[in-house]
Amino acid sequence: MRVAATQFKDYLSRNHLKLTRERRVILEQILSVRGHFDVDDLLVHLRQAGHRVSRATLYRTLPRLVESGLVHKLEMASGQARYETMFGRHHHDHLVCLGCGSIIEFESPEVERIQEAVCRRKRFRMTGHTHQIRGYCADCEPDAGAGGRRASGARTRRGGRAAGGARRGGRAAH
Amino acid sequence: MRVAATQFKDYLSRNHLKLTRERRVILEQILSVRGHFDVDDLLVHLRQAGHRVSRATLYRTLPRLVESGLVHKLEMASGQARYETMFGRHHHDHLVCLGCGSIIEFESPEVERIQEAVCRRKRFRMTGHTHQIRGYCADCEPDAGAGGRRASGARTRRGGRAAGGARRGGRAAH
DNA sequence: ACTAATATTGAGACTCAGTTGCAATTGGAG
DNA sequence: CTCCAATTGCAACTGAGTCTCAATATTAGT
Repeated sequence: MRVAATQFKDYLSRNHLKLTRERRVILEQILSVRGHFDVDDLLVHLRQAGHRVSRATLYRTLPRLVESGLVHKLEMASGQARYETMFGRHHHDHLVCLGCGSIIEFESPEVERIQEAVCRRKRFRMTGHTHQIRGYCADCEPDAGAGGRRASGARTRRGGRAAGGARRGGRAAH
Repeated sequence: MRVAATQFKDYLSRNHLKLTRERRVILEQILSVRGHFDVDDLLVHLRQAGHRVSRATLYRTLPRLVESGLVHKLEMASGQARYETMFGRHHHDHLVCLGCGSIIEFESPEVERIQEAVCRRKRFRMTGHTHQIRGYCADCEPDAGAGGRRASGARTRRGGRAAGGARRGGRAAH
């Protein structure tokens, strides 16, 4: 993990940015997370670990981490972004379950090749791409005859952040 | 275009929905549009054609059109949705220019095949997918030595809807 | 270590696209 | 023609994300 820290530090100094306590803490937290997470997950984990980092800082730091190459941002169809660590891993795309919200990864060098060919043909310089397959995972398949119990960890855009929410706290009157 | 209208009507009655004047007008407008559009484009066109349809109705109708199979929704990375008519066309994916916002289409049966294979392997039932390549089109290529004039029709999330906007703007009279 | 210059932070106001509650209206099946 | 479920417009509301600003912290240079 030391290497990742170094990579981030290098990125920062290359860009005349500072390595603050907040950034250090966020990086640390991210490296310790397995799988995909969104801003609120991260915030909750930070709080649980006893760190106070504002939402604004988190939103400002994530793009830095993305630029440094340590983290990848997934633009979900719902509009809510999710992130994943890219440290020590290589590119892949995602199957997103509409039932339980889980994300399954897949790799296809073949698709990558095709993409490049398409770009060449269209004289387009690719800087990034999104390739998501939406549907239902084996556990959530609604139609299936089996015992399709679903939505174990389901969290929809609305329902999600239930009680005790870290968010806003209620935009009470003003 | 008559066929499209029929397709929509069938969809509606199949679902106990009504063919209102608003829905008729929206459908008509959409069928007359070439290329990709967002909700505000559509609203502006409707207004120009002398039709008064509320934003809420537009937002409520588009999903119906998508479900009926006449329109396809593009979930843009920016978070702002765009739409395109699917009537008489078949599936394709997109190259999105970050410079001028233009959208170039591409087809790849090969990618489709790979997707299906992936889903089979992961025991995943696909209901839809998003495959977007982001980057710069030939006209916008920033680095290119040529005369890379850019952003002819650029419209970012923030800047976009300049003067005279139809939006919220004057939540004045109606 | 000290300092000046610059980047960063937290809070909360704000944006923007999209959604929703509600009372008034309107298709369309019978 | 009648009745009722579906629909509409409006305005208030959501939720994710951005921005402003005063206070604070990091770092390059000495």
